[in-house]
Amino acid sequence: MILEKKKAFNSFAAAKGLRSTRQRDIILDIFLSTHQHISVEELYLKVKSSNPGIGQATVYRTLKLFAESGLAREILLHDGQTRYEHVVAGEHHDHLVCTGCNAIIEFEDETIENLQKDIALRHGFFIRSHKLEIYGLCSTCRI
Amino acid sequence: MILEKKKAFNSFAAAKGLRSTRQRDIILDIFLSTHQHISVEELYLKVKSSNPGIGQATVYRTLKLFAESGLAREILLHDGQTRYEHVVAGEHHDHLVCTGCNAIIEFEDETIENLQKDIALRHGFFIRSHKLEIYGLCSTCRI
DNA sequence: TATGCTTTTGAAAATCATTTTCATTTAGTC
DNA sequence: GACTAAATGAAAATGATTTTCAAAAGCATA
Ligand SMILES: [Mn+2]
Ligand SMILES: [Mn+2]
Ligand SMILES: [Zn+2]
Ligand SMILES: [Zn+2]
Repeated sequence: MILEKKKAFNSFAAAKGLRSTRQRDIILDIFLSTHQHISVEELYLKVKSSNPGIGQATVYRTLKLFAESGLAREILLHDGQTRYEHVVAGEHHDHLVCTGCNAIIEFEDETIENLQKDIALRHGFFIRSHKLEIYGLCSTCRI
Repeated sequence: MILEKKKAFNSFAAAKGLRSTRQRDIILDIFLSTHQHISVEELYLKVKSSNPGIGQATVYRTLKLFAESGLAREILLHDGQTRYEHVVAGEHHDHLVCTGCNAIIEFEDETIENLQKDIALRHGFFIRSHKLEIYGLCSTCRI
């Protein structure tokens, strides 16, 4: 599936008339090798460790492209750092965020999703995206 | 009810051992006279127009106190500006945010609230707060 | 009311994540 | 290989927020 994601991104880039660059390939490889909600700085450090030449601005720019291509989703929690997570086609989830240990637990709730659609409908509102974050303490931290 | 809110804040301040200052009184009066989701900068400008001497840092500091006291709620949307709204005792709502005109529509959904509690329970998670924001286009902007 | 101690304030500087600038390098085309 | 526009990296700029610090003000006490 990593190969498919690379292909998908390359199609997106081609359709957008973007050039294919060594930097983007490397950043994509490394992003795809990570798991869960990585911050730009964290990814930048990972990238830099194997490719010291790649600049921070390029990582910022490239992650934005990933999000635009549908490969990644931008997550803004309450710590002032933008994070990115992998998008799995056809799937969606929201987050429980532990303010004790910064753990992030993912959950899906079809009923909540549908209720949101109802609410939007009721207000004549067209949904582009939504964010549902529950902040508190995970089972470990609440002890 | 404005008087009650002032009293409530004064009790909070007293309990915290804070001194009563002209600046905080003025900022509280002006905050209570506003409606809906005001940004710190907006409130600062309002304050400055009648009280040019009051500094921005004081407005930042004071709004944080209001939130801490339970009088105000901090709202972080996706535009990089912190906003504050009035807290009505015993009430809670979430937001539909129009990315076209920046309008914010409030809604309440008891079922969604309860489902969140279920989810938390299922994960052994203790909820401190949550945010549910639906982004998209309001009925005016979608045309 | 004056004194002394401590908090609060305002202005300016600092912070920090992110974006922009711009000179240089590079990819894609001929 | 040469040309042209896009992409890059380093550094500067940005912008919201926080911190610093000297001066001002609140509050307890004499
Ligand atoms: Mn996730
Ligand atoms: Mn609201
Ligand atoms: Zn935890
Ligand atoms: Zn609108």
